[in-house]
Amino acid sequence: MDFKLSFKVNEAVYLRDPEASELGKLIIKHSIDLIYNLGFESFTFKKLAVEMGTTEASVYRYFENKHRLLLYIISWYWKYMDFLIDYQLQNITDNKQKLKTIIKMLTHELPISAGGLDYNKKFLNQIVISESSKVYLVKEVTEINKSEVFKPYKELCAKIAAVVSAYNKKYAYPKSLSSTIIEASHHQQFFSQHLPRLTDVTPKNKNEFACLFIENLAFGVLG
Amino acid sequence: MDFKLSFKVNEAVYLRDPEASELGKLIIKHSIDLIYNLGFESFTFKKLAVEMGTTEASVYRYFENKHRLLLYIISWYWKYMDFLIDYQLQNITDNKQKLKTIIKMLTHELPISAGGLDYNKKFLNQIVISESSKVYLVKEVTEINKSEVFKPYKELCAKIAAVVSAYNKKYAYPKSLSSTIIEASHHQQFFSQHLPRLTDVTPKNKNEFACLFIENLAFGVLG
DNA sequence: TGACATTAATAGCATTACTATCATTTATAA
DNA sequence: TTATAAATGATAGTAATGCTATTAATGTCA
Repeated sequence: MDFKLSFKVNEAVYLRDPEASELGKLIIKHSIDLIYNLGFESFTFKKLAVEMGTTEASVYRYFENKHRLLLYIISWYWKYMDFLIDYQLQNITDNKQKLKTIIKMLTHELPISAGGLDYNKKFLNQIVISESSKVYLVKEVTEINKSEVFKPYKELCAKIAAVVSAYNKKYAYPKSLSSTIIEASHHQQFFSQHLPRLTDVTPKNKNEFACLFIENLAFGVLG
Repeated sequence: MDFKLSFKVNEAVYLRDPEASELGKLIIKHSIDLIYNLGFESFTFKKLAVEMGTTEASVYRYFENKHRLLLYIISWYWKYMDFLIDYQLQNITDNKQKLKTIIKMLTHELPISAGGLDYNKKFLNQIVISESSKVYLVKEVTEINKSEVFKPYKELCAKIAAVVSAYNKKYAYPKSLSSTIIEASHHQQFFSQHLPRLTDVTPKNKNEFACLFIENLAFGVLG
């Protein structure tokens, strides 16, 4: 992969497009580092500004609040994952293999060098695991949803659902299975890292565990 | 059921036991109402105090912060669910029927009148669906976990896992399946309410949807 | 060069998340 | 009953957070 990647995130997410300026790109880059290090609850625009050597007010020109910033990062990830899935499925015809590939991608770190992105992939991955559900688990979800900002997630879900349906035409819950696969991928990774008693992880299969479980789950249901 | 129910929540969760005083019980009751109405992010001890006609300082005497209060409510729910499962499984011998009963309980509102509890069951249920994952999806999870406050969740998970294993002795991931069933029950209820495109819900099966999907998932995997 | 738009810097304010102090009420036990 | 401790209430205060407004500086292209 040797080209410039960029994803148009829904304009409703930001006040000023962070991809369109140096400062904007720095905000995203440093946010990923800082949210990873502090956790989303302790992350503030003030701390971000100090870290970057800029001011709070500058950050507020790009994002209404930190929730929107997180939504931007997660949207970006969803779009990126969507792209990667297309890319990786290109030469695969077998639907079982397609689904396996998707599950592998959802349960492993992002490929290191993809399209000259200098976001920290490891951090981004952990943020997705620990923080992504916080973008929709809010009181205002219905209001936020009206501006279509969750579209990338829905599209990703629909894409996986299409593979699920192609693999098993009779299966009645392709979309719910897909959203469950995505969410369970995150949860099982989080649990196996921090609350292993909620899983069947062993010291030996720590890195592969989520992938193994989700594969078993998906093909158990789909036959 | 005609008796007084009360669950000992781990002492590390609170500063003063809210079950042990009138004010304490009022704090929990009003918190459930207020968290439901405002969402956890907008909920503050100040607002709670005003609502109850007491002071912020009084609330702080019971809980270190609002995260601990949420953890108390969710722990209480886990313990209650654990109790209800025992109660409901009493006369069931068939493991398939046991698992069905558990899934039904996880995907439906709590029974209305149980043991003279005057917490709003509908609100408590919605809080569990929307807010419960926020108790562990925090940077300090490892630190918090040391004081065993997640034990009720782990015990609930282990209890379900035992039924799973009894139903299918060869199944390799009983605990992960159980935590997935719990989490997916919440997610699918949330999604079918607020982001239906992530599910296969129909206007007709709105109330039964999560139950149907999870049942299909569980028995699909377990045979 | 000058008009105009973008970005930065400063300041400020209301709310949040606590902590401390002291007076008052209520339960308890000598 | 009285003393004594424990729980609550009232008031205040501090530092951090979340956000807005205003002005200053910088670039840009007609």
